[in-house]
Amino acid sequence: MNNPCSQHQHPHRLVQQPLTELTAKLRQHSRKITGPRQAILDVLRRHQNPMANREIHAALGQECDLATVYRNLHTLEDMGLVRRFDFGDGTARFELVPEGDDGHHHHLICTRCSRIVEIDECFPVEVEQALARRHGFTEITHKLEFFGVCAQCQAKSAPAVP
Amino acid sequence: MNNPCSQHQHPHRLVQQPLTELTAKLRQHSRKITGPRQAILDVLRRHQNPMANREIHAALGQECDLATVYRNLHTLEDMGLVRRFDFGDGTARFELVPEGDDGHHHHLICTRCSRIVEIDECFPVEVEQALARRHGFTEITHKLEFFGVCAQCQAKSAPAVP
DNA sequence: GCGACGTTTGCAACCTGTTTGCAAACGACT
DNA sequence: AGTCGTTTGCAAACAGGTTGCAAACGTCGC
Repeated sequence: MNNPCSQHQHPHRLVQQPLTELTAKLRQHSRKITGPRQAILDVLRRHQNPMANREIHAALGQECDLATVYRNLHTLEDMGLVRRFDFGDGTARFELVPEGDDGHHHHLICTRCSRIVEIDECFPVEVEQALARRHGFTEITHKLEFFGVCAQCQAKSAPAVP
Repeated sequence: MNNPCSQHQHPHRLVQQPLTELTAKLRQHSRKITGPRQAILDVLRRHQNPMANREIHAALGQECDLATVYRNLHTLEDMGLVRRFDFGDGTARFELVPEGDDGHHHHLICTRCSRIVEIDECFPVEVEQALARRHGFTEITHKLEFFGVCAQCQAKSAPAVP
């Protein structure tokens, strides 16, 4: 692969810091540490908000194929290094799972400009479990996202008061 | 259009019961009462659970084109006669909005067999509004769906105890 | 009833996000 | 260095959904 890391960056990247948890998890699944893999994680590390496959691919430059991005996000998701979000626009988005964190959280998304805010509020566990019990379900989880119009967008559309 | 209603069913369908609210709303939007339109609403009326475009089209037989189903579900959604749901599998599903009802509710979906249960629990309004205020958002809404394994599917996968 | 006019339909082509088959390239281990 | 399973790029395939267009239809005024 045409991995720019070995050309433009520290040549010993393979034995650098991210190795700690990454290699461990990769080994666990008999997966390999590859250029694209690291590059994708780097991109996610540098971004605050969930990113789409296309965005990650773009941020990577021509470093690897879009199909590779898709495939890697699947494997990283399976390994629990990355979390998938679905904002209902038909595009999956991914976030890095912070080390040793269950990291469960939700988002508030502006329906005008797509600004994304991370939210700590969550659906009450007791209610969720009662609900599961009542319907005989187990292994219960939920998806929860909030939508609205952010302050900026409200300002933009507010009529000028003379 | 090849509308089987006029062949196989009551020929006076156009002046039947659903007209009440339907015609009113359609007129409001200067929309017409067409065969496919009614047929789609009939199908939804007969089904308890949210249906995908494809399913509705299939239930309709060759009564109308799939593109027509898509277009009509959009218009019906715009008019508030139908509500769209997104269970994260990349397929939109639709439910009839009960007459004169805000009908806001959520679902519990079995991740094995896709069984769907309608749920009344909802995210606490006060918390939602506090959240909106804190982040300067207005017009706040949410999407919330629960996933789990239903009783039947648990039974199937449970090891037989001798 | 009948015609005019805007709406809706079927059809086929298209778009976008995502997946897949395959041969070549690569990473880890001996 | 050699081996073997994993990963990659590429191009083609999918799937859900959308769209342009001409023909068919529903509504409304006469």
